[in-house]
Amino acid sequence: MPAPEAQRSALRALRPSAKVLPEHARRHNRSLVLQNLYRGGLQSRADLARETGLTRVTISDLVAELIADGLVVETGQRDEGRPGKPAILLDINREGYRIIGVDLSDAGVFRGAVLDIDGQVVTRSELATDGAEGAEVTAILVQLVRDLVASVDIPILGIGIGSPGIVDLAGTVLSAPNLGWTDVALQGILEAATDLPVLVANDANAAALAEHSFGDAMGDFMVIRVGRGVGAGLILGGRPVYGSRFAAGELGHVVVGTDGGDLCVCGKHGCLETWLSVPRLTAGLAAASDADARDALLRTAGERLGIALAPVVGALNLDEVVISGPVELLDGPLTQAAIETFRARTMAEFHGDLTVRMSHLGQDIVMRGAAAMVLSGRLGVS
Amino acid sequence: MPAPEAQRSALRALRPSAKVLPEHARRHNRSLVLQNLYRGGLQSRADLARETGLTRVTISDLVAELIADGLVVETGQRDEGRPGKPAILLDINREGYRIIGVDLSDAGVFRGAVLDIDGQVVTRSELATDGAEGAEVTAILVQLVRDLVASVDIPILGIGIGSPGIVDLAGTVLSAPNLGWTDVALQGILEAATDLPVLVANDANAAALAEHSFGDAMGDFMVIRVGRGVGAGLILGGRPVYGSRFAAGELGHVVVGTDGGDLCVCGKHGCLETWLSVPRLTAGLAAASDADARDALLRTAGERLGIALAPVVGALNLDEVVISGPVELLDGPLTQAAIETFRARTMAEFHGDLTVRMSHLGQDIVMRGAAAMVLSGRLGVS
DNA sequence: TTTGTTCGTACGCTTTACTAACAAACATGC
DNA sequence: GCATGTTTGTTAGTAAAGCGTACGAACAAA
Repeated sequence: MPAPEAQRSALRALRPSAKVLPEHARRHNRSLVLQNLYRGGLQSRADLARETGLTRVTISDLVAELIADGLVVETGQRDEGRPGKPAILLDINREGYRIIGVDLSDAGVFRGAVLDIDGQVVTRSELATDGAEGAEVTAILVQLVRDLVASVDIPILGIGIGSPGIVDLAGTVLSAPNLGWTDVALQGILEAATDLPVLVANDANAAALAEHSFGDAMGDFMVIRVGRGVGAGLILGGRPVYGSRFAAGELGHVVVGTDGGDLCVCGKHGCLETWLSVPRLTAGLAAASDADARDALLRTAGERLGIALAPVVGALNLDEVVISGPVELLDGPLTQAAIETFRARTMAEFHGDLTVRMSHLGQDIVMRGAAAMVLSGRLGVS
Repeated sequence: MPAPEAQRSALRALRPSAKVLPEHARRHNRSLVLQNLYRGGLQSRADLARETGLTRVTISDLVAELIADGLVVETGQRDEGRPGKPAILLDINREGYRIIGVDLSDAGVFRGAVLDIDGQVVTRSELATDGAEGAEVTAILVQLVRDLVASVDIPILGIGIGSPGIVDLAGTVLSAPNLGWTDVALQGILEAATDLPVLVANDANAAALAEHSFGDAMGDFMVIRVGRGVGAGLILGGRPVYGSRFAAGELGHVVVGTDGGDLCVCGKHGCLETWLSVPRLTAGLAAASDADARDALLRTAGERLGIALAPVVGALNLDEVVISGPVELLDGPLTQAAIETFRARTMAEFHGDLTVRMSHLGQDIVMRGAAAMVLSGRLGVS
């Protein structure tokens, strides 16, 4: 484990804004064109020029470059009854590339998929981990990724991994207790194994990116993931928040409320996880005597989530809170109680239009977030 | 008041990253040079080239431009016993410009100052508001700013205003109940009155910028301002956080704990302000029977602050929490209790090196933050 | 057929930062 | 004292990026 001092200096090195060369501007504008095509679908060069503010000449130049790289294709003429020369429609080469996305956050299984440029799952693949840890489980991941890569016969844009635990910006898992990982340089390992670009992030951060890219969330929001533990991914102003030690969103072991609570594995009482984790909820529901008791249990969990969220939403003035996890547990009384509690504890004036809801992305949220990481990292598309 | 829909679209317009031209890169590099000179003090062109990674040629060109603009001056040769041609030392023209900073957050008085480029107060000026509201109090501010501008006989870089309430990015105070302001376009009003660049921000945000620029805080941190109310300014990754409705940091009316609490002016029970605002604390201390009771009161307030902060610090993985306000109330038992409470309620593993402390900037924090806004907005220096 | 419109491209220009080369000014070693 | 090496800052020329202008191509409408 690197000394804290080393981590700090690594962070410092990140801060001082570096020089900007014309070629960086070029890369930015290139991504801008891709972003517009990605979002807007079929557009002509002239459309792109109007949209981006760049001239038609510059757009033509950029598009030529993108076509040469195989990222953009011409898809025929627009057949409208408009005067003037008909436009040549462009689109991202959506069937020309694939993305590999992997979700390591499930208990006992690594779930991977081949996705298309739009983030839709093409094929899936799983590999059981059987409680393996450390190097052993790393080998299982390498195997899963190798199999996925081998199953695709068109170019792969990159590989995205959503891992539990703390992940730094260089793609090293600093700590993931459930997998027995400490300072595992996943990015380097997988790039060496596949010779493809690899991006690694925390699973909750990946989920937040998925909501941003493929879901309905936008602006400033937060995704709460409820599973074995509780974690959050934050996006502010369209950018992910990582935190000073890459541990942003680690909410599971924050104590909630001022009235005690169950003992947590971490030694404290009343951590958010003691109320809200899937194992605790399912155990509680199984022990409950009747429907009313089950309802009360879920409502209590939702209230605790609301209590924990209130200061965060207040401090950040969030637009939206999205909850991700088992629908049968979270949707219904739990989410409803969270909304009510939350509204009762914050200033409605500042967030009258705050929405709290379940994610629509279901089980694939982390894999699709991993794909979004690749799109963002490789194409500048988000 | 603009419709919520208008606000939303204003935000959206901000999001889509715009085109980047070479001239923008130039401006960035120009700021980079200024930033280095501002921080590092006396440096030669060759030093700047080594530091920024730009060539000596480019640096010479940029420096020539900055000297022509009067922002940089040559301050003589370096007299070291080194071989080679002696270096010509450069520095920001620290005595060539002044900044006006104004703090509107005090009760009953607007406090302004002329500051130098280093954020040191040169002269001060105050104007009582005598409980005035709306247009009347706006006129008082214009008067104060005009007087300050008239009192300076060297060029003024700009005017910074730290205002209570909600302030948008265009310098309009959307809402400031204490001053009776709703949608007051301060930036426009003051620019028209003085013909100088004006920057307006929330007082807590300004305080956070002051800590970033002139204090010891860096990286990801939060400044809690305790005064008539309670507010926070957040800086993540070196950038201020504004929130989706520019209301980030409005923590005063978040309910803390799960055990009731006093009735707040907002109608809820147990808001952070009911425990922590200066009026409440002084009233409580006056009513306390002995030293132990006073100590307990302050400790309770600190505990509540810790309870409210725990989820925020956990979610954002902050480096540092800085408290700003009356030292005699906040320093001591209150801060100590906040630290202890906070540590007891969060995961030490992720923030073993979190520091919670009083600000060293004292009463001038908002005015100096306002100056920092000008430095950042006009020179790109932060 | 003529006119007007829209699209995409060719050409030349400006801005920006780079590389290469050089003169100035100093310390050091003989 | 004088050649040598070092460091600094500048000059000259080059490559990249985007702009403005102008132009041909392709279409609709009169």
